[in-house]
Amino acid sequence: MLPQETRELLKIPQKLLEQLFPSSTASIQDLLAHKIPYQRPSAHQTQSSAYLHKRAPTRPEVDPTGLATPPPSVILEIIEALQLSPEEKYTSIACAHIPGNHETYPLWILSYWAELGVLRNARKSWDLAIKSLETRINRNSSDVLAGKILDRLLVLPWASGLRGFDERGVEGLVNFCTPKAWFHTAEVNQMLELVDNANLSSRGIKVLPSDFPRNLVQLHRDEGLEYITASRHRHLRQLGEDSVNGVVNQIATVANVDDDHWVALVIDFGSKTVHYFDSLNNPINAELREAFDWWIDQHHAAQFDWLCVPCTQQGDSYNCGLFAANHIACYIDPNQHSPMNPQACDDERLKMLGKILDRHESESFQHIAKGFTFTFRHDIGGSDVEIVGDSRSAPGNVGAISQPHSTPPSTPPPSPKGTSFPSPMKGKVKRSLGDRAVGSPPASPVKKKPAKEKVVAASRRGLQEMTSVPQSQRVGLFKLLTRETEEQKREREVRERAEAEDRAERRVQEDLEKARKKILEVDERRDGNRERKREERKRKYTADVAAGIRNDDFSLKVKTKKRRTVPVELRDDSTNDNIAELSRPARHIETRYKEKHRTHNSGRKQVRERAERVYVNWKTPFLFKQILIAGKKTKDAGGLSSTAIVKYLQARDQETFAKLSATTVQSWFERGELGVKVWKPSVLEAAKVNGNTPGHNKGGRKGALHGKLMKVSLLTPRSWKKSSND
DNA sequence: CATCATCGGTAACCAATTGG
DNA sequence: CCAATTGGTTACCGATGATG
Repeated sequence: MLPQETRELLKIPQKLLEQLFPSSTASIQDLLAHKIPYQRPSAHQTQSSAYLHKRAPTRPEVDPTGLATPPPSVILEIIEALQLSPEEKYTSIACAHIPGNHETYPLWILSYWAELGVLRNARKSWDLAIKSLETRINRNSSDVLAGKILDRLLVLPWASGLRGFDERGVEGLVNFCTPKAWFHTAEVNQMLELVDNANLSSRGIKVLPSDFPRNLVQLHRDEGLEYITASRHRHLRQLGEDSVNGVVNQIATVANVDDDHWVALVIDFGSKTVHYFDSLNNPINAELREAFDWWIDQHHAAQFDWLCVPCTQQGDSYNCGLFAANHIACYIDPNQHSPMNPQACDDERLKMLGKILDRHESESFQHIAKGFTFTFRHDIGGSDVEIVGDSRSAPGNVGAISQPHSTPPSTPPPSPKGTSFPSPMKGKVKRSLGDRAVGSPPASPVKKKPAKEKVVAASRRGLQEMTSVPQSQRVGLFKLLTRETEEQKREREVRERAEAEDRAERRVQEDLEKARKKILEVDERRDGNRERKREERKRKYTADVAAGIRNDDFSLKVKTKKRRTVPVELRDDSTNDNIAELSRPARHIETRYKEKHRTHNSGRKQVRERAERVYVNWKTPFLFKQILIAGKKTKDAGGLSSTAIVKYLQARDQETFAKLSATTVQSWFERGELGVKVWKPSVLEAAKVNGNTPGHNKGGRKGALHGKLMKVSLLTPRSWKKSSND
C-alpha cells in the first residue's frame, strides 16, 4: 500500500479532469476530436529509476496533452516500480523517454498516462471504423447505406450502453463497420439476440448464445461428472428436461470451432436431428459433435442424426460469424430473413449494424445493457484489481478486443432500467476526489461482496492489451524474460519425460498396493460385521424370549392384533413436483402428439383425471445417469453397493431420490468376475433403449378402485391379511 | 437378501361421442 | 346406421418398494 502522501500526489487535479477526458455523453465524433498526447513508440530511457524522482517537480504547472507519453510497457513498469517500493516516497516524474528533456513533472502525470490506454484504444478502433466508412462514401458518393450508418454512428455517445441488448456497449459496434474484422463472442451473441423474439418461444424454439455450445464442450471435456449435481448446471438440466417433455422443440445456436471459426447448429428434437451449418463447408467438428451427442444422451434415449445442411458459403476468412447468425435466422424464421449475399459482405455487415441501431433507438426496448459499466478508475495506489459494477459481468471493453461472456444460457432477462444512463465520467468527476483519483477506492457494499470474477481495472487492461507484443519487440524489463535455448529445451523435455515415466511407474505400484490393502480391509470388515450382527441378533432374541415375544427356539410368537392406522390421504394436484410423474414422460408426449394430430373433434369425453404415478421410473436417462455415476463413485473392492449408491444420491438430492430403495438398486446387480457386483447388462440395455418409454405389451392395472382420486388405505396389506385370518 | 403386495404399460375389447 | 376417434376396463407380467 502506498503512503497517503504519494496517493495524494497521484490524484489528477479536479479542475483538469473535465479538460483531459471526454465526457461519456460525448459523441463518437467528439471522442475522435478530443486531444490526447502523442505516444512515443520507443523510449530513450527504459529503466523506471530514470523516471521516478524524490525532488519537487520543476514544472508543476503543465498541460500533459502536449507532452508525449512513453510506450505502454514502460508505463506499466514505472507503475510496478512505484508500487513495489512504497517507502521511497517519490514526488515527481521525469520524461526520460524524451531525449534532452530534463524537467520533472507532478506525479499525477503517471495516472493520466495510465488512463490514456483505454481512451487511445477506443479512439483507435473508432478511427479505423469511421475512416473505412468514409472511404466507401468517397469512392461512391451514392452509397446511401454507408452514409446513413455514418450519420447515425457519429452522434452516439461513445461510452454508453445499448438498449435492447444484454451486456453490450456502443463500443461493440466497431467490428460491424470495420471490414475484415473477425466477429467475437459478444458480437455473435448480439446478432443472435436480434433473431430471437417472443414468437419463437411460443413455437418451442430457443435461440441460445454461443456460451451454450462452449459450456457443453467444457462439460464434456470434464467428463460431465459435475453435470447432474452442480447447481451451476441447473439451467442446462432444465433445458434437457424441457426438450424431453416437449416444451422445447428446437435449440438454435452458434458455436466456435478451433477458436477461429463460427458454425451454426440447430437441434431438432422432433426429428431427432442436429442440423449443422458451416459456411466453409468443413466436415462436422468432432469435439462439438461428441459434446452435443453426450448432452443429448443425458436426456434422450435415442441417438440423434447429424445433417450437414447446404448453406451459403463465405468467400473470405473473417465473416463466418455473420454467416452463422444468418443461417440460424433463415432456418428458423424464413419469412423474416433472407440469405446473405456472399459477394456483398461489407454491405451485410452494415445492414446488421443498422438493425442493431434500430433496436437501440426503438422505444420498445427500455433496458440498457446491464453489465455495461465504464470506468476510468485506475489502480496505481490501491490493489491490483478491482471489481467494477456488477460482479457477474465484465465492464465494457473498449476497442476491437472483446472478451467472451460467461452468461449461463437461459438467464432470465435483466430487469428494465431507466433510459437515462448515468455518465461514468461525469459521475466520477462530480464525486469526491478520493473516489476519482489514485488510492484505495472508497468503501462500498459492492466491494465487500465476494466477487465471482475479478476484473482488471480499465487502465491496466488497456496497457496490457498494448503490451502483448512478441518478445523480440519488448523493451525495458520485459527483455529480461528471455527464452531458453533450443538445446536447453530438448534437455528439459528429456528430463521431464523420464521424471514423468518414473512417477507413472511409482503410481501404478502404489495403486496396486492400495487395492490389495483395500480388499483385505473390506474382507476383514465384512467378517467382523457378520460376527457382530450374529451376536447382536442372539442378544436381541434372548431378550425377546425373556419378554415373551419369541418362543424358546427363537421363532416369533404369533402377533396379537396390532393394526396400524394410516390417515386418509387426499392428493393435492396443484403442484407438479411428483418425481414419479416426471420420470415417465411418455404419457405427456402422447397427449401432446394427439393434440397436435387431432383430425376429428370426436371421441368419448374424459370424465376423470388420470391418476398420477406413484412409482418412479429410475431408468429414465436423466435419473439413471445419476445412479450410474453414484455407482462409479461409491464402488469398492466388492463392486457396487446398493445402500452406498442410495445414500450417495439422497445426500445430494433428497427430493428426487427420496423414494429410491436399496432393494430396487440391488435387483439391478449381478455377480461378475471374482464375485464382484456389477450392473446387469439387461438393465443397462433397458435403460438405454426404453429409458423414457418403459413397459411391455403384456399388462394393465386391475381393480375397480384403481385410479380413484381418494386413496383409501386404512390397513397395510399384511396386517389386513393377518386380521382376516384371525 | 428373500418375500410379498402393489403399481405400470400395452393389447384387446367395449363404450361413448361426433359427423355424415 | 356407419366410420372415425378416443375413453374405460381388464389380462398379463415385469418393476418397484416395504417389510422382516
